[in-house]
Amino acid sequence: MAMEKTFNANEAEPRITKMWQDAGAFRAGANRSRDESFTIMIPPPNVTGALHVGHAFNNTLQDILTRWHRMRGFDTLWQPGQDHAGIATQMQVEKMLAATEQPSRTELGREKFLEKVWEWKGEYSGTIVEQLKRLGCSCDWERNAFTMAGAKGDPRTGHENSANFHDAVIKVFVDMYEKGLIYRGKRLVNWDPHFETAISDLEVENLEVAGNMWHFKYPLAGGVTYTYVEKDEDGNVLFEEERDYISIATTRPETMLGDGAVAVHPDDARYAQIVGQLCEIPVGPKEHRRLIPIITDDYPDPDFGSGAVKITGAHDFNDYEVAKRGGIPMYRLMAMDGSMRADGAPYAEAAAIAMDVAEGKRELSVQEADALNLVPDHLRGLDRFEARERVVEEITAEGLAVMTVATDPRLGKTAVKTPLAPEEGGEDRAEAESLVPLVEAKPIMQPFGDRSKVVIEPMLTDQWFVDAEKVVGPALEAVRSGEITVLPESGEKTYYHWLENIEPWCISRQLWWGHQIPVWYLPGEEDWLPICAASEEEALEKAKARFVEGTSFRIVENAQEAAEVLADTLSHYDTRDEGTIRTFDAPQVIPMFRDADVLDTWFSSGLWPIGTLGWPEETEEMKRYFPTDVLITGFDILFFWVARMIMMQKAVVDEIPFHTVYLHQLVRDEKGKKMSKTTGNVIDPLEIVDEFGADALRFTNAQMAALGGVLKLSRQKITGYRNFGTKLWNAARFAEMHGAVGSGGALPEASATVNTWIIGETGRVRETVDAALEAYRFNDAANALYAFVWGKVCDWYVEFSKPLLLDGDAETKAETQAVMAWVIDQCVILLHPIMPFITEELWNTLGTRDKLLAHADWPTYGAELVDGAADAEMNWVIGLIEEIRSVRAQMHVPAGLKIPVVVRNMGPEAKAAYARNEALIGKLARMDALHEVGEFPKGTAALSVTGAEFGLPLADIIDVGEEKARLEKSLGKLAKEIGGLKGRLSNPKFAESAPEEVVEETRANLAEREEEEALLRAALERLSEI
RNA sequence: GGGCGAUUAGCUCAGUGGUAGAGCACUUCGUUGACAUCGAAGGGGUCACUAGUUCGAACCUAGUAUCGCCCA
Repeated sequence: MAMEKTFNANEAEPRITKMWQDAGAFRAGANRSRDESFTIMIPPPNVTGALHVGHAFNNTLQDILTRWHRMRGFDTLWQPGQDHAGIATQMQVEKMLAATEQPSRTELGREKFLEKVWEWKGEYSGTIVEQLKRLGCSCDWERNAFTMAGAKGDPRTGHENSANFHDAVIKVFVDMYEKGLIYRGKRLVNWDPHFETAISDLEVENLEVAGNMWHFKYPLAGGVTYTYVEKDEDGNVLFEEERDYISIATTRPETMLGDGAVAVHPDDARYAQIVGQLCEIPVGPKEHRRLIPIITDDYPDPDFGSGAVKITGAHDFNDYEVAKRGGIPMYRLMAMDGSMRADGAPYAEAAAIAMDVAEGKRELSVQEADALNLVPDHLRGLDRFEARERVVEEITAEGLAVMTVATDPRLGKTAVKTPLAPEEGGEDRAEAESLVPLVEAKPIMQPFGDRSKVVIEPMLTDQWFVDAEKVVGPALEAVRSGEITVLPESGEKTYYHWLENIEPWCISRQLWWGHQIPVWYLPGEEDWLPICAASEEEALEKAKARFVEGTSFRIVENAQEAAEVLADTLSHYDTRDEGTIRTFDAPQVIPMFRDADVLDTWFSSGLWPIGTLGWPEETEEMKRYFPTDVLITGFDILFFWVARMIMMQKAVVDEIPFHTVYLHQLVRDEKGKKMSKTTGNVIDPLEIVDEFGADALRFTNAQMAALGGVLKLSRQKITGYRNFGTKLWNAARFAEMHGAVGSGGALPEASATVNTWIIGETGRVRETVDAALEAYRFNDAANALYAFVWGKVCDWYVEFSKPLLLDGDAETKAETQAVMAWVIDQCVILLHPIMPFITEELWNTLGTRDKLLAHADWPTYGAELVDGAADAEMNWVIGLIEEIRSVRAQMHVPAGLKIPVVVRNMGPEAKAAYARNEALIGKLARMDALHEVGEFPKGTAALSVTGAEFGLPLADIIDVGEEKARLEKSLGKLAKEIGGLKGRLSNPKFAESAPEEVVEETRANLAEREEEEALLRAALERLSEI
């Protein structure tokens, strides 16, 4: 039965997928024939995710490597799985609850809500798995893992065989806690006021927005004045005035309420005389105005603004560092939802305490400072942006805004246009210029939550941290020593840069969906006492050890309940001596409650390599597949995931998680723009698969995967590679039509030059492809195969084979059938890792096979198959055909017309080569006969071919002018080349210092060019005779 | 401001010191026995600029310009 004209991807892909699946073709170790293992861990997509072009790209590369190794007989595992994606999933489920009019998260409570999340996970986590299968990904799907597998309530849908990831995560937390690598502390974090949780830097988008910079006067305490002097570089005084204030600029005036100091650069001469004095925050009730010290720090840039910076340690990352260095108290102003705090003592009381601190009369612990609410009573409870407006109004009303002329260009749009001067035709201005507050209109960078879209607030909160500095060393060393290679190399530099400046890693999140932190709290001497343990039972054991025998414990929900229980217990104490506890008469009931927070998703995905393989159990998989081999992922998560995986694997099992990291860029649209829904330039990979087939998308992905390259995806490119698949399909179809099928895989014997030649070309391309894949140059592998299949096999070999298959003797025909069958098989095998579907289909269409193509043996032959003589001969034949075609086209010989060719001075080699390939040349060049002549007839167009003088006798149709032009153009090009070659050879230093083979090559080249030149020159002379 | 990178044909990009390449687009021709999702032929480049190193530079070095990305 004749094959269809094209490959029907829509019909075949699901069928082939099923065939692979039924055969268990992708199971770990399938087709294993050697000891070495090859392991790739999929970067786990979010469980909420749907396949986008980035996944498609990333997973194509992983699949290419996986299939390539599997075909080579490695013990191969591509481990799939999904990430539980704390905040994203919680948000999705909350949305779903709202949309279906179910009770909200808070109404449900933690336990019920988590049930809903598990249900939701069961329903939707399969989406991305199915989508990856459509791409052809050869993961061991039976091992599909999940980063929350084994956690409380896990019904095990969609990750039935996953290792117990939860236990692994908890064990690591406990171990790291016990080693002192994890601690709890109050630090500044990115706070999302919408979700009311800390979020990672990765989840913050910094966007430039139109903003304002306000300038305010902070009056010096006690009416002190100083001479403010500005000088230029040479020390000339530019400006001088007497001031009783220091000028401060801010983009967030509401944070002034929490200022702890004003800082200036130690070298800033303008303020040197007032350093150490106090100044007043110009906001809040006049009678309780707070004073803060003027300090020095390297952070303020003397050239920026006034050079003086207000320090609000609890609400700005830079200020936080300054405050820590200078021992400046950090006053938190906002509640967790981003509103101004409404808790605590009245403002007057709080401000009085803060005053004492500023005057050095007392010190506050971090907790005490945090407890202080310095928001004036009338601003409490306001939204932060509303509070900003009020603060600005109040300061301005009091006359403490820095003023400027209304025409100041810094005011932006609100600036009044400068009127034209009278001499330029403007009207005379009688009135004095009015002054307005200086509010600069300028673009500012503002942090937004990538999911909530609200402005992120740096917030001082209690969080858990990994002491990254303590675990970073081995991770740096692993890359420095070359144990881990990062591709492209520039990634290594970025890696060092980040790790060398590493910050503590905040791993707690105020969410419900995630691994709950395994820490329980007991009443302690000053604060709650943390007990870290793998389970409640263990925590109780540990707790018991701290109390007298017979103490009973009660697990409660939270700190508040615990406090109540404690109060109740205390009421039973027998107290004497003014309430001091002296003896315990009654048995104690000690409350204990678990930390409500969950771990950052990156903490668990940091354990992905070992967690999926069953660690901490000593599993067979750990032994066989760990450390893994390659990690392929986006550049953007180098720090958030890659670096942390290296740190954690080193910290936990003291091994590298993989030896190679392949980083790639973001996949963009054809113009290089980021794809986004708002721009409307999103390409849906599944639509592409529907329209062009998975293979076309995959080939495009491979083809654009230049190391470090920008990834620009366009439908046009995909169309081109879909066409490539069709081309391969039709070459196979041709082979099938002519009985060139049924290769058993053995290298066929060949005597015809064409056959010898194509076998050699196949050997070459196999070496090229392997070398390319070895070096992760997917684009080189794809391009080499494209050039081979289309440019060599289809363009030449199939054409050459036609006369042999159709008109050749039986022996030649049989040989050609065998060689062609083999060559097409090789194309299909070599292309399989990139284009698995069409090749698997061809493999099964063209013959009856022992194994799936997915398990076919990857060839090991190489350039030793190249026969130098055959190679030279075929190149000569191709050159001759191209010359004849070129001259024909340029001389406007009708395409269908067969014409004679004349030749003189034919050397023996050319003679033999011509004789052996006469049929092919005649057919492909559309010539009817070759005539050996003594002299070319008039009007013969010369060909530049070595070994003989060929010509096309075109007296009747030749256009002398055109032919002259053609020859002259060729001669011009030749002259340039010859000039260059001669120049080099005549330079004695060239012969001295260049390698011999280069000199030799240059000589040979020159000789050839000169031969051509002579031919064309002679032809030109003949032409002028006409 | 700091770090990393880019600049090669109309477009998108390969190209690690030895004759400047590919795909697409463009022009002309083609119902040639697998393929029009095709075939044949052709045009098109001061390899951003300047200076160096070298027998020889798109490639190495320094600087300049422009454009990206990341971090502040």
